Amino acid sequence: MPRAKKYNEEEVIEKAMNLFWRNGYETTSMQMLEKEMGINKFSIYSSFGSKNGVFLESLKCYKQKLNKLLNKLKESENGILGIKQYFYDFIDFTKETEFGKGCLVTNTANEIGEDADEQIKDSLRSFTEEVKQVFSKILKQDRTKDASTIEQQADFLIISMFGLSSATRIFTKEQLHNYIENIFKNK
Amino acid sequence: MPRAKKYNEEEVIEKAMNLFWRNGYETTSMQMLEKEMGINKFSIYSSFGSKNGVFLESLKCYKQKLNKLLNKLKESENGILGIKQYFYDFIDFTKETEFGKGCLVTNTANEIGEDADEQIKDSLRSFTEEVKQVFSKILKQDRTKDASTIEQQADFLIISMFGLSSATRIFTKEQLHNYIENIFKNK
DNA sequence: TCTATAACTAAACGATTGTTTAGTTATGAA
DNA sequence: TTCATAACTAAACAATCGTTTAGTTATAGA
Repeated sequence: MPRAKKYNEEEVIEKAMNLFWRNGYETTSMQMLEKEMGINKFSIYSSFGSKNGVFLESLKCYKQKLNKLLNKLKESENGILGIKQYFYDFIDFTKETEFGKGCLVTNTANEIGEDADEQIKDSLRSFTEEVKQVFSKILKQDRTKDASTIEQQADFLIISMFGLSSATRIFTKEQLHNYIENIFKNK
Repeated sequence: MPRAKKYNEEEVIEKAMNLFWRNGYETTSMQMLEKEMGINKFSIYSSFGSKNGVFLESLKCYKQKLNKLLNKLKESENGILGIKQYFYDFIDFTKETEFGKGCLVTNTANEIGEDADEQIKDSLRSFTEEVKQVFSKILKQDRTKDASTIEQQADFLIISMFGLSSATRIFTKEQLHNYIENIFKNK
């Protein structure tokens, strides 16, 4: 039997994810990944196959992190106020410094063109759909709403999240908080 | 005196702008620009200095196009309903096909990292500020609102525009219209 | 202790990146 | 008609891109 890997794949992917998160897909080079992940190119390729492979795993890693916020929301019984809290949690999650990194999924959706890699596009679509399902489930706690109202409100919340993600990059926390308060006014 | 240019700088920049709009800054290469603009690399460099130069001019070109919608809004006397119409106009402007290109300014803001080119970041910031000023001016048509309310509502509308821009990429026109109706509910 | 195996290092791969340069061609003023 | 000038073509630039390969090292099982 040969020697064991010196690195942990989950650990190095988290580092890669942070790099993609800060700089986007195209700007992030294999050279930067090598440095940030702390392993040789060969190791990267033997573990993840390609730059695209590293990115797809990074997206998974990002989703896992965001799932912590989503799970908290899923367990919430505060209806729409739980979603409001999710918006606040999202700001803390994406805006550690003055320059917010936004949501990696939203960033990527905005960066790529129509003829980008299909696996990446699928990954973005499926995650957007997942979040929408969570929102829908919470909204259904209010039994007075019909299906089409739920659908519309879930879409509204998803698109508001897109806006919030972009806004973290240039707006202050106070402005972001005001935005949330406006979204959930009278709620 | 030497010979005159065979191409018109405004015309070729519009073509470049469309390429950046579809594919983003990093994905768009000089080779692609050469082909799309229909002129030699030398001509591109003698006219615009660098890829960054081409992009900065493309941003100006994009702003001019968007200004047509903004000018219509500026002349509007319908208050917030004029802004609502601007949102609808924006959808027609950015979503010609099923895959919406979004707003070039928003796309770029989401693509670039913190240490991106300062001129580009300035250009994005200034345009965002310009649009916000137009929104503020319209909102001031309602004399009952105080300054801080105006400020908050203008921020709200800008961030909603960010969301709309991202949403054009994956949502249907019907969904986008529903979003707008939700934004301007009871208005 | 020996050995098969895979993780490792480091160099190089061809292709493409943005940019520049040398040489040619066209043209408006003299 | 001549000629200085700059727009043009096309090739090459160094650097970097994502990826691969050859050679070395470490190690678990025999």
